Amino acid sequence: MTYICIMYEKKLPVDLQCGLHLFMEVMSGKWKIALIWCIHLGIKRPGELHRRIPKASRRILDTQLKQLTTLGIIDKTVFEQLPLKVEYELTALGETLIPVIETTAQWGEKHRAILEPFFLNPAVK
Amino acid sequence: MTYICIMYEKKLPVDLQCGLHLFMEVMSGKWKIALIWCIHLGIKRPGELHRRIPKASRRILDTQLKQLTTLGIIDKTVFEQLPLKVEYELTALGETLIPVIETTAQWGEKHRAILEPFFLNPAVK
DNA sequence: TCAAGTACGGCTAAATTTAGCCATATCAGA
DNA sequence: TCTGATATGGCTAAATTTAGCCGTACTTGA
Repeated sequence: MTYICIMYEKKLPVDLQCGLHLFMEVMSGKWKIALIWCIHLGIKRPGELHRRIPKASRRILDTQLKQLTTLGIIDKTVFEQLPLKVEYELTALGETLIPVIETTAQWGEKHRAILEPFFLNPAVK
Repeated sequence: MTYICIMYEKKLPVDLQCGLHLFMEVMSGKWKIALIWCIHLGIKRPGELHRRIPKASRRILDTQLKQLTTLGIIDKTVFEQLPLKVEYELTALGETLIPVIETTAQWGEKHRAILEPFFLNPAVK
């Protein structure tokens, strides 16, 4: 079966020589980290995810959830009942991401004091 | 001293609750991983970096080198001689990134077989 | 003096991602 | 029957990042 994927069809080639590029391709997307982490914490339903991440529009959360599903990081279960009920959960592959995320998060926390000022006020040093 | 930073001045706020967001902010940029890794391997001069990463334009490499410098990941040394000579090297902060990069790269390599097809041929399953 | 090397900046267009609006359908409860 | 909750899609504009062109200045060597 052939179908149009929701991933933007890139006109410029992607480089994947190094494994970190693969990681970055998976994680890049403004809300993917938050989504993965919320699902890891047990927040499974799209409505509740949206309430937990209120700054993101419903639209972009859907888009990125779909991308993560396509990549095999999360699974989507549609309960065939009315009203519709949907749940997301991490796949086995998604679970392997958790310790890696923790490693990078620890790095970020450790150096937060140095890094944060540049992002909060990038125009002035 | 106040100066205009080369970072794009964002009109939408950035979220940094979690340390992983800090890591992602530092690493995001198409060529930053390659730049950090090359510098880690001892390739120090801008011209040689460009020859090692020929697919990137000189312009964008300069831009991302400057961003990494601003963030304190690399240091730039200008030798006051003519013709000009410039060298980059990792700062202490940049060095702390190496084991983290290795962790994420290992994750990517381990799952390359599953992930790669989605990026190489995203339009068809 | 011309080409080629060093390094750097301005500027604009293209590519890519994100935001935000409007609309669908079904169900439960007031 | 009106409101609000469930979940989802089409579409376009805005925001952001990357690519690519042209130009600067200095040096060395042919």
